[in-house]
Order: sequence, then structure tokens, then C-alpha cells
Amino acid sequence: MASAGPNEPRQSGEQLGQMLPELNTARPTIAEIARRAGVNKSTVSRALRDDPSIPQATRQRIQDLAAQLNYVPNASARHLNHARTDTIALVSRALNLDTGAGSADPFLVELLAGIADEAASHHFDVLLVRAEEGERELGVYQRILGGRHADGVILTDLRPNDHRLAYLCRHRYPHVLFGRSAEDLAEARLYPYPWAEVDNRSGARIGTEHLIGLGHRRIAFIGGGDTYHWERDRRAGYREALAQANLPYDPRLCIPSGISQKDGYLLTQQLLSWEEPPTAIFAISDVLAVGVMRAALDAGVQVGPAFSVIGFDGLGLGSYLTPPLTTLRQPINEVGRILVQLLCAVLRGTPPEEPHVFLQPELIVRASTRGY
Amino acid sequence: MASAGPNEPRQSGEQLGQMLPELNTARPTIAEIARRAGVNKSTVSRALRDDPSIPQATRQRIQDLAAQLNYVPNASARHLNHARTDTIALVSRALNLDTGAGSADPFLVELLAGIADEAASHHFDVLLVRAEEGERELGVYQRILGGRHADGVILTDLRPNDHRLAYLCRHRYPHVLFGRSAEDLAEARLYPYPWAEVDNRSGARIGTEHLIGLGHRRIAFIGGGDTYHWERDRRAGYREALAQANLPYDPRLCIPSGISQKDGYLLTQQLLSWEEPPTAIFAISDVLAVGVMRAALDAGVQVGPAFSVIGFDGLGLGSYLTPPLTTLRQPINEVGRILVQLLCAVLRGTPPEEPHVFLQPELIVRASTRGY
DNA sequence: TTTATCTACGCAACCGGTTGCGTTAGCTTA
DNA sequence: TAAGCTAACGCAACCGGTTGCGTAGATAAA
Repeated sequence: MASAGPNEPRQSGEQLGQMLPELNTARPTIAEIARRAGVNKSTVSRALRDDPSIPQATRQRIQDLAAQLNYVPNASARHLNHARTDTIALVSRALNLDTGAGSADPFLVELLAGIADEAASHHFDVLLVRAEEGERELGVYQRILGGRHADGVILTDLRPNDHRLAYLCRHRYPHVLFGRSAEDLAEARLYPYPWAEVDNRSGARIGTEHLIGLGHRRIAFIGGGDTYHWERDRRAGYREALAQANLPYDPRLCIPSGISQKDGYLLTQQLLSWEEPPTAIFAISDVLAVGVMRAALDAGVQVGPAFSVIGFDGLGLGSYLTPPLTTLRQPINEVGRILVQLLCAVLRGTPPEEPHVFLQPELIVRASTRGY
Repeated sequence: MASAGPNEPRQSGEQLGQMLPELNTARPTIAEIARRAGVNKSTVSRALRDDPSIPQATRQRIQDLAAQLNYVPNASARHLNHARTDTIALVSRALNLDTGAGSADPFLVELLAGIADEAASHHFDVLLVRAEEGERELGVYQRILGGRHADGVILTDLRPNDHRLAYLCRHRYPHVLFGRSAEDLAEARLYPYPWAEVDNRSGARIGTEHLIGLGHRRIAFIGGGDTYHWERDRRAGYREALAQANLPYDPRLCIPSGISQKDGYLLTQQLLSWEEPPTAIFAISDVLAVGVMRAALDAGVQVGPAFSVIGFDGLGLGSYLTPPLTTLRQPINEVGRILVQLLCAVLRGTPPEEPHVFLQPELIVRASTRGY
């Protein structure tokens, strides 16, 4: 190891302080370029925007000068003029450290990737905002949209009767939803904003049908609370499939839980201690399913024919579990793209052709579900 | 199911178009409040900022009026005045869909959570920006910082001799690094900006020492290219530990790879087909380790004494693998917080006390590493 | 040569806040 | 009663671009 290893700071803060360069506050402005070019501000502004009323030669001269000075137009000044910021915001709970709910939620990254990609191609910036809860929840939207930090916002983690919607409508703040929520309102033509989501109900139904098709009759559903739409919808899909197959719904088999691996683990331990445990488990998410499978293993129960497990999400990890996990894959990237497209349409004032998008999750059958 | 299920759109785009509310362009301004209150703009501005030169009664009256009108100050206008945007940007490759490299990288979420949390407490917005590559790479920074979309930026995915640093220094664009990179420059007092990172070298050394301590002598290191610092540093730590234990370095055991589970899987398959396979594998990341363990299982090799596996990252998932994965846990949240603190210090012009932060990863020993 | 037309650019207001400084009303003091 | 002082607030410039309109000068047409 060199004498100055990574653990030994090379210089004290004081020395750095003397070195820390002044902030580069004096960036060239249009006025500066105008002065140097011997023309008026307005001429520079027009030349930089390739306005044909400025002759080609002058345009070129000014553009060269701007490039040479490393000129970049000031976003705030532009925004102020246009009453637009060309920025969209994503508000997410998964960023909250305290709840811990979404800690390392692989979802958010995929969603963000889709959003960032699509936003970039529409020349929009993306602002990332933590959701607040309780009293301060709406204040976030007021600050971001009322204060013009962003032109529009993408809402996530929707709840039934989500009071954010009424608020946003009342103020006519442009937004789109990740997750449907305002169905009744929309039915009554009261809620005009678009939404997109993966069809959780249908996915859970298909997954449950898959288990039923394999011969399972005692199927437990683990996970989720009663707060968010995605939780409720997946549970509803589960019940729907049972009903269609004329299987009785046993409330003891439909078990609320948190969303961590640990929750899946502990609940499965309990389940397996029953006199007549279920032969299959639908875990509300892949993360939960990981805990379920581990608990089975620890209890000496082999996951497969006698004890099948299905998840929901389609994390890349699933195919590397033991056994590989059957799941419903969500096209999250795609959702992100679509949300941005919808929001851009709202901001342009041109309604999207199809304002309500349901993407279908894809059933991926692997070895964790087998015929009973 | 209700007659109008989620799969049937309830209304055509055209109808929605008629309903889509006008964008709320006319939000109250200071001038509007001034008009209604019968005072000057400046008085309103001062009253809203609780300027003591405005008597309490007037202040209250104006503040009430503002609240009643739902007034929120326009961010762009404020930024224009202050030559600050109170926004920091994070530039990340993990958002790029095309590279696919960071698809669902759980890291980014944890980092973002830390960043968002700390930024909020400093009253900063967070802008999320995709990294570009090649020719357009620097243009991103020029646009964001030169155009004042953000006051400063957090760089990730640092490379040796990263030309972004010279660029940012030249333009005196405020920034901090996630990952140390400019050690040589700093040594020469040429690079004044702060950085923070998890000590990858030390982590890999400790992990390798752990394997050596268990009696392993043929230890393979799987993963990583030669591009990023974190890859190189982890590899360096591995070699360091070998050298200190007087074990020979066998280049055939140090295998470059991609960063997906699949890469770990395929390479381990190969390794296991050797005449004398290694008895332990250091996977450069937990994600890769998942593939390694799966390959071992598929080959009938039991992970444990005869074939130990260690990862790096400390994903929550690790303890639910079979067997639970030994790993080096990174305090990513903490890194996010610290990066923001450092950047804020730079923006304030007050140098941080300790501008170069190395957080130590924590060795978490589980069943995947056992004595040989 | 005079008038009409067009080209190329300048002037100034504006977006929505902020801030230095000036002004007025009201009160105190000599 | 006049001079002096302060409290309370207005005026106007400013941040950095954008844009409607006006105009000087060049050119073309009569």
C-alpha cells in the first residue's frame, strides 16, 4: 500500500478551503455577447434561435462567439418568460428512509429509467421528490406545481379515495397517475387526467388460475395491507379467480403483511405449522416470495408440487432462486415511458388518444409452481 | 366484476379532450396580491419574508391574503434573482435503458433515498439526469450547470483519469464525487472538490482475508471490467490480501465479467469444469454472487466448506439465499447523505471539515463461507 | 429624383420576484 | 411653530432572456 493510503486524508479541510475555487458565478449572458458583438441583446437572442430575420452571416458570427464563450442560456430566465419549466416531477414514497418500506425497491429504478429516458427525448428534466405523509402531503404538490418547480407531476402509490386527486383537480395542477384510482370519478366524467398502470387484478387472477389449473385448492395469498390500490387489486384478482373456479374464499388464507422478505418468512413459518397448511402460496411480490421460499426450505418443505409458490413483479433475480420462481412480470420501463407521454400530452393541452392504459403483466412459469 | 372493467376504456380520447381542464396558467403573483392589498409589490415581498420593517399588522394582513389566494412564489423568478436554483443534480448511468447495465440496480434507490432525504433537509430539490456516453458526455454537465438547471452535481461511476473532472474544474462547476478518482490530482493540490465513497479496496481485502482465514487457498475473483474505479479497487483489494498472505496471484483465477446474475452463472459453470476448480469465489457484487451460487447448485456442488462464496453490497436479499450469502455491506444511504452535505458545503463556499470520506463496508459472515 | 418596399436591427416592455434608496406622514423636541 | 427624526412604504432598477413594434438605411420601382 502506498504511504498515503485511502484511509489517510491527504490534506486538511483548511488547506482545501484555501483551494476551493470561487463559485463560477459570472457565466456569460446574452448581454455580454451582445456587447462583444456590437449588437443588441435582441439580435443575439434571435441569432441564437436561428431566427431567419437575422442574416446568415451575422447569425453565424454570433453563434461562433457564443460557442467560444461557452454560453449556455439561463434556464430560470427562459422559464420565467415561457411560464413553463420543461420539468416533470416524480413523487415517491420509496425515497423515504423512515418508512423503510421501499428500501432498495428495485421498482423505482426501473420506473425511473423509463421516465428519464422518455423525458429526455421530450426535452424535459426530471425532478425527484419525496412524498410526505399526513398533514404535509398536499403541501409537496403545492410547492412543486404552484411554485413552478415542475410543470406536471407523476403520482405513485395511489390509494382508494386518494384526496390528492381532488386537490390536484381543484387547482388544475397537471398530473398523471401510476395506478388507476379515480375510476368512479372518471365514470362520472369528473376526473379528466390520464393514468397508466399494470393490471394488477388481472395479473393476480391469471397467477391464481395457474395455481388452480395445477390442481391446487388450498391457496394462500400473502401480503399487502389495505392502503394502496396495487395491494387491493392483486388481492381482488386472487379472489376473482377463486370465485370463477367455484372455490370457497377462506379469509384465514388471505393474510395481510408488510412487504419485506422477513414478513414473507415469518408468515410462512406460521402457515406451515397449521394442521392442514395450504398447498400453494401467492406472494404479493417477488421480494415477499423470497422469504416464503426460504421459510419453506428451513421447515424442510420442498417447494414444488406439494408446496407451490408464485410471486409478482418479475425481478431479474427470480430465475436464480431455488427453485426458480414463477411470477408475473411487469413492464415497468414501459409504464414509465407511457406516463411521461401522457403527461406531456396534458401539458401540451392535446389529450392523449388513449388516456387510460392498462399493461398486462406476463405470467412466467418456472419450477416453483408444479402440479399438486 | 363491474360492467366496466379495467380493461375497457370508459371514454374515448375525444370526450376527454373536451374535459381536459385548461392548464392553470394564471396563478397569483406578488403583483396581484399587492393590487388587492392596496400596497406596492415590494411591500408584499417584504411582508411575505417577515421583514421587520413592515409592521406586524400589515404583515399579517398580507400573509393572510396570500394564503387565501393560495400564493406560492415562482421558483424561476426567485432563482433568477439569486443566481441560485437550490437544486442539485445526480447524474447516473444506471438510468440508461440501452446499456442495461444497471437495470433494476438496487443501489441507485438506496443512494437516492439518502440524497433525497438530506437534500430535503437542506431545502434543495433533486434533479435526476441520465449520463450520456462518448461525445455527448460532457454536454450534459454543460447544460445542467452552465444552464443553471442545478447549482451543483453529484458524479457517479468514476473512471481512472475521468475527463469529466478536468472539465468540471476548468469551468469551476461545483460538484462532488461518489467514488474517489482524482487522488493523483489531489495529491498535487490540483483537485479541490470533495468526494465520498465506500472503501472498496479495503472491503475486498477484508473479504478475501476472511476466505483465507477459513483455509481457502485457491480463491477466484469474478467480475467487473476495467472501466470503473469500484471494479478496479475491489480487484486490487483481492490481490492485496493474497499478497499479504503470501499467496500467489493466478491471473486465471481473476476473471473479468459483466455485472448480471447470468454472467456469474456462466463463468462459474466454466470454473467448476476445471480440473482443479477454486475452493472459494469472491463475486464482485451480490447480484453476481446469486448467479454463482445457482451455478454451483445446478452443478451439484454444495456451497459451504468445499466451495465458499462471498459477495459485495449487502443487499437485503442475501440473507434469504440458500445458503445465506456472506457479503460486505455498504452504507449507501449514508454515502448519499454525506455527498449532499459535501456538495452543500461547496455551494456555500465553506469547505467541509473532512472533504474526503471513506466509509468502511462491513463484513457480514453467513453460511456461504465456511472453513475448507 | 421621389416614393414605396423591404431588410436588419434597435428599443423597451415584460416574465415575477428582490432590494437599495428615496419619500412622506406623523411624532418629538427645541 | 419650525426643524429633526423615524416608521412605513413606494419607486425603479435588476436578474437574463424574449418579443412586438418601430425605424434607419438600402434597394427597387415609378
